[in-house]
Amino acid sequence: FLWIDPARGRFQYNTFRGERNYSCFSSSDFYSSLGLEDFLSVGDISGTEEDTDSAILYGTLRGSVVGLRYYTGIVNNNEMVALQRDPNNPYDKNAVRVNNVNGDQVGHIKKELAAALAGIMDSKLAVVEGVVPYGAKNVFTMPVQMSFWGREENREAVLDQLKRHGFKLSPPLKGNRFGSKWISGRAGPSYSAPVHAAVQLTTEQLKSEFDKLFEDLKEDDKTCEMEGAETVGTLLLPHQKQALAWMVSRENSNDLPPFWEERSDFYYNILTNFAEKKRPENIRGGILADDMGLGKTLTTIALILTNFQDGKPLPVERITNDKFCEDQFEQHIHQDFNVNIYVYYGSDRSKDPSVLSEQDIVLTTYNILATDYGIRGGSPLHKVKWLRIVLDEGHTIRNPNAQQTKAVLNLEGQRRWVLTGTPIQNSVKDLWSLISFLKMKPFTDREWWHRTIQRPVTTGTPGGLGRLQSLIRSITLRRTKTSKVKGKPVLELPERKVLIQHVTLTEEERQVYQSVKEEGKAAISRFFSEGTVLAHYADILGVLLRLRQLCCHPHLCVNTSSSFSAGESEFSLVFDNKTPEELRETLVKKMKLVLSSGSDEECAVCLESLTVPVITRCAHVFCKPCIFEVIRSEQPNAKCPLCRNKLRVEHLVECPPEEEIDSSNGKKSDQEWISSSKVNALMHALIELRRDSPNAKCLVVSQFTTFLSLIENPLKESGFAFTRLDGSMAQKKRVEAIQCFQSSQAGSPTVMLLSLKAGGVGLNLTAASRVFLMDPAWNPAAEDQCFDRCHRLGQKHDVVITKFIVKDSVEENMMKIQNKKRKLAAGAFATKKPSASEVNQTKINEIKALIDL
DNA sequence: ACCGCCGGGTGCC
DNA sequence: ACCGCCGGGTGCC
Repeated sequence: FLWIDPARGRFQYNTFRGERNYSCFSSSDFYSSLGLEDFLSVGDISGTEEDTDSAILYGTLRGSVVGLRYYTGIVNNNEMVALQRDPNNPYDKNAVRVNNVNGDQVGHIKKELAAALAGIMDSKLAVVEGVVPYGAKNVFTMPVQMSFWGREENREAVLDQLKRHGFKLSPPLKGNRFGSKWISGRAGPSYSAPVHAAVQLTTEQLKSEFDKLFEDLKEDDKTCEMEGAETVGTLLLPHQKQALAWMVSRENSNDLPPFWEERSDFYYNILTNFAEKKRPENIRGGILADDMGLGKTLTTIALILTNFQDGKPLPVERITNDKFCEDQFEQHIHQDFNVNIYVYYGSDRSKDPSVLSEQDIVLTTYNILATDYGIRGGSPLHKVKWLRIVLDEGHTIRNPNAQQTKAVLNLEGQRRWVLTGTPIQNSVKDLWSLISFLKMKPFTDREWWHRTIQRPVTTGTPGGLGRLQSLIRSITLRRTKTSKVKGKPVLELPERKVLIQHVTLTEEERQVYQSVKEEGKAAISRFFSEGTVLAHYADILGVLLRLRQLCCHPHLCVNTSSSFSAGESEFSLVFDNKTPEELRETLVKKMKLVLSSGSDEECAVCLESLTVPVITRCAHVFCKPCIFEVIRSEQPNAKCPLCRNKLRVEHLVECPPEEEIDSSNGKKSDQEWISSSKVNALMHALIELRRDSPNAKCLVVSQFTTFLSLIENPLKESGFAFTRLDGSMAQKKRVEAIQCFQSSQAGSPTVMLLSLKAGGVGLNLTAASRVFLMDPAWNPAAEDQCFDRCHRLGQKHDVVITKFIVKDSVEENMMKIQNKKRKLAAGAFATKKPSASEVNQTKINEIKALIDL
């Protein structure tokens, strides 16, 4: 089995000493430490993907497919076909191939028509789709009905190009004449004679429609229960037994995949009208989409142990663990099971596939998977045929252009599972990667997914949503925290309260804060007047970071502010009077600032954690493969996705192998300990809490690990027993810290210092019933996720969360933006992705709001 | 006839 | 392809 998890912390054995460890220190960490990650998550800005969602139908055209007798690909009447440019054809550089749904070539578009299409297709002015209305049995040529899709602003150009070759589009006909003419009566491609925007569902409608997918839990195949194998060693809850039964039945089932029918002597796909003799393989897996905290990981471990072969369990020795262990992989499997587990992670990972093949379970991360995918000689992970592949937090692969997604899609293994609490994050589009991973024919090819599911749903074509529903229903099990099993909620959680505790800075703190603020504000105003805001984005984030740090404790920004007031040098990259070596050093320095600010975030191209960070000359950090792809696809005039400055491969600077990035950030033992208003507020609350309920445990959460280190001082002074968990800790230490904190023994720690994004969503800290959030995150979801680490299955008490917010500061402004974001998120499903310029405008507005401009 | 017409050879891009 | 197109054979009625 291969188990892939995004949370490197979860099984991270190496430390970063002596090597680069991007999981601990990525530039996204930096953005996230600023709490502005969503600023940077600007969607598909790589520019490689046609914006298929805003495409409209220009019209249709009848043409012919020729040369049928030279090819083996066959089609049915009404079957969809793909038109593919064939620019290297020796006889005609305009050639356009016609392929059936399976990808087999059927023929070519007749040359006169191909001459007209070539330019349109190459310049991506329109997407051309085909359906063969009749004549499927023809020997030499057959007709093809083509639909032209593109953005409104390209319509004229397309019509013009066609006209110049003597073709004219027929208007997009509304059903009748068209339909009756070439769609025979059967359940056919009502989408290939598209009626654009018939009934456009509102966002709200779509969302509520979609939620209905999972309401019906009475389906038989999802309510049977099954006991886990003895070796599971933990009692499963009823809903977990249901999930186990469902997963086992999916792995062992021989049903046809959705949308396939058996007809006399062949198998028929009712969406594309494609048929073949070979039985399409069943999807031996699916999506387990239970809400966070319902025990997806535990259930999947139960599956691994219970359904090894022919429904028999994995032959391993019985384990001896009687404590109820929730969800965490290493807590669960590592200590308790006598199975071979290989953690494929760290620089000493074996590149020998046979080493991997010997294991029962191999654990790895998306980052490792993606990094290895590109290596010379191939990734060992991709050379093994796995029995089962599990994508934990599987929505990680939502972006089809990301290296991680590509690496995942190319893994081989029969049983394939996606675990995710949020299968649909923003839109139907997010689903494609998951569906494709499940190897569901014909959706592994994005064109068929788009034509048969995505477009019908987003344009509101009647029946489209129904299609999506039946697809999802057949491969997904989802229960929410409020779902019921046998009339009882699967999860009965105590209450959760969030309090805002305002903090006023002392006179002295205020002075420092104001001076840094004025200085930063002046610089940012200058960027506004120069129109270089986006070019100085990293610097602006730096200013905001300092302000946020000052709200916490004056010592936090000592290191980062060294060159801040030194004048131009930090804010503008003046190239003219710098040697290449000096320039390189400046960029490396910037990247290190970016890489060293603790916690974790994303590359703005792939929206995933950074694999191999590189910095551009305009000082933006991306994954190396991502930015290379941008440059390749936009050549020769590639522009930075964040600021639109020119990009050149030879200007990219990689992070040099590092001594130790973080060395200076720790405790300053030589520096005398002083407190701060926020620390005082925390200590006051902690001492009060200890007096009133001595056994209560609490989490003290910050995005700044240095801040956590500072807080250790007063905790010691006041005699608190505490422990600590942050992203830089070795795995062993982490497990120790967690177990120690979760223990109910007398004298066990009552306080845990926790970095906001430490651990994956699986992190279980239910011993705590109080949370003190020391600094706000810009993205409220990150906070919520953190709160859920104690407000989850196993929590016995009401949970009280206190957020410390400094009055009249950037923190208050962040709260306002948080609220806006919350409202947006509430109605965000399936809304159109904002354009790059909209995103930039939002960024600019938010910068203004944050620094009172 | 530097045409028309006939009928055989032939056939994607 | 039971087509179109090509190019050689042919030539009043």
